[in-house]
Amino acid sequence: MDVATAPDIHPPMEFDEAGAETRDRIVTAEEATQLAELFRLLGDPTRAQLLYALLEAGELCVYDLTETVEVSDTAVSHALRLLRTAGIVASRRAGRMIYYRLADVHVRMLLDLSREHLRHG
Amino acid sequence: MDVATAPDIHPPMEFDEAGAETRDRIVTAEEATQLAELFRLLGDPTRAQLLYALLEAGELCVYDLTETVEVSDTAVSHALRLLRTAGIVASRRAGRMIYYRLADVHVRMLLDLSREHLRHG
DNA sequence: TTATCATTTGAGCATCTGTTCAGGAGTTCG
DNA sequence: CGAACTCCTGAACAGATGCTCAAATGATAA
Repeated sequence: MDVATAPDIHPPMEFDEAGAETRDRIVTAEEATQLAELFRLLGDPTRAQLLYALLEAGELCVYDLTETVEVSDTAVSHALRLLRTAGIVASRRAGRMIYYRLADVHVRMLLDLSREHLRHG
Repeated sequence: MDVATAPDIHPPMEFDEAGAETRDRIVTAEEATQLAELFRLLGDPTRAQLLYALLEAGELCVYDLTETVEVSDTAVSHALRLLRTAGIVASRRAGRMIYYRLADVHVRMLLDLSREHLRHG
């Protein structure tokens, strides 16, 4: 089998001392909504292409990114703003160009793992 | 139609010994679209709550799942159908009840990693 | 059989989303 | 200065999305 042993839990909504590890696994409705927001941002073809281009290249300016997708530069800019506001990508200015990169290692792992799911799942 | 405009990004197409790993990292536009479809399905508060409930409990019937969210049982059923069709969850019938579970270990890892991103990212 | 339970399906609809268009802001250089 | 370049913002609109309602299916029990 695999890593995750099936935890058949039908727990009451109480927290005893022994439930530390279990409690860490519980995701509240609010957390789930925040997680959905993260997934929603990854869940668009344009944005996904931009993110995987960044995963591959490390850092790209907007012009480079517009060449990876088939929408206008304006659409790319809108997409990048959403990703930047959500903390999924980060940017730095260099002259008139602005370079984008994936914000943190979690995002990189997420994209990487998802690609594995697609290819070997 | 044939929208396969090339992934002709910066690096030249040289594949030496170490190039195999590099090649595996390249995600085509079509793959990115498939990945976006996966993320899109996770990117809804109702569906995310259902999935994290399944991650926690292992297996739940529809009635149990309706109690984890604040929408009608009909909405839950619609949500589950999307997830089932996409291969994100699997189901088995037991009497008149139908039990749902996460389809594979990749999905579990994806949900787990995302939760870590939210809490420690 | 009929009744009831558990879940699904289809339709209708208000809301949300991603796009393009038009214009604006910031930067470099002649 | 002004022109060229890179990127961003706001508005408007077609299309997608997720919800509820009404009805239907499949399974158990009386």
